[in-house]
Amino acid sequence: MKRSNPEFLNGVPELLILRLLAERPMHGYDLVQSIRRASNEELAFGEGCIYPLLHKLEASGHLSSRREKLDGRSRVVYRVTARGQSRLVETWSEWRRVVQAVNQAIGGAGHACPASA
Amino acid sequence: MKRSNPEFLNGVPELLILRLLAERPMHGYDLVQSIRRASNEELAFGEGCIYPLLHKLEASGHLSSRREKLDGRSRVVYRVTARGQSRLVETWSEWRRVVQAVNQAIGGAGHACPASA
DNA sequence: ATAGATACCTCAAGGTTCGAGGTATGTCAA
DNA sequence: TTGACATACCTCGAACCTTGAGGTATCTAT
Repeated sequence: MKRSNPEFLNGVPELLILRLLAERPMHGYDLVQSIRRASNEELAFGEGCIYPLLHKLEASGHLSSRREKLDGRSRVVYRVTARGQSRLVETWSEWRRVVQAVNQAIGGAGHACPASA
Repeated sequence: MKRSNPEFLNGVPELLILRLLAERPMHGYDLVQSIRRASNEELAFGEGCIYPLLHKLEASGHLSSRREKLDGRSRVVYRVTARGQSRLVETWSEWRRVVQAVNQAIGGAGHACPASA
């Protein structure tokens, strides 16, 4: 049951976009699907989230794009800029910092574990 | 540099509140400080975030509260209800699911690691 | 009475993702 | 040629969350 502004997902699309595009340039539609595949179908972000983010990241100089023709289809392919690489480093570090801190706080609070999902 | 709606923190205050209160009942002010301590000063949420959340969780039946007098001071002490325990299980599971999925997507995308912070 | 510490409260602002609704461009079948 | 379908892209209002600012209340000590 999803809701707007879901738990724990803030900033995740941006991190994943930067990470996956650092691996290889892709167009928007492919990116949506790659995120799903890369997370074993656990994470799925709609186009309504991904495209505005791609535009935003391009406007801020973290991504660059070019319309390319591949297999008879026209696509807008995005690549990470040097600035985007720096942003990836920051974001990835922040992710790890938060995860570590939360797990520390949860684990450090005692020994009880919730039942597995 | 903090900003409203910061990265990766959505839902974290609620998870930590439930977890720490499940460990022992506390008043709001103590909770703010306990979260900071439990995370080795890595996470800090202002009262402006914690109190409205405590009120919201109490309104929804996840927490109960009682004004108590301790050491000459009056405090509102919160406890987790059975309903709140269930919510903790859900939230904790969701946290673990998201962390696992993101790490899978990030790690699975290739072998490059960002420089350590 | 005032200062300081402890304890609690409220709210506007800014930003994010969801989901809905749409457009555009190719291929293929009828 | 037209329509269906798949691929590809776009926009926007709604809902929601945390930040940070500004405040109130209650205690002790001077």
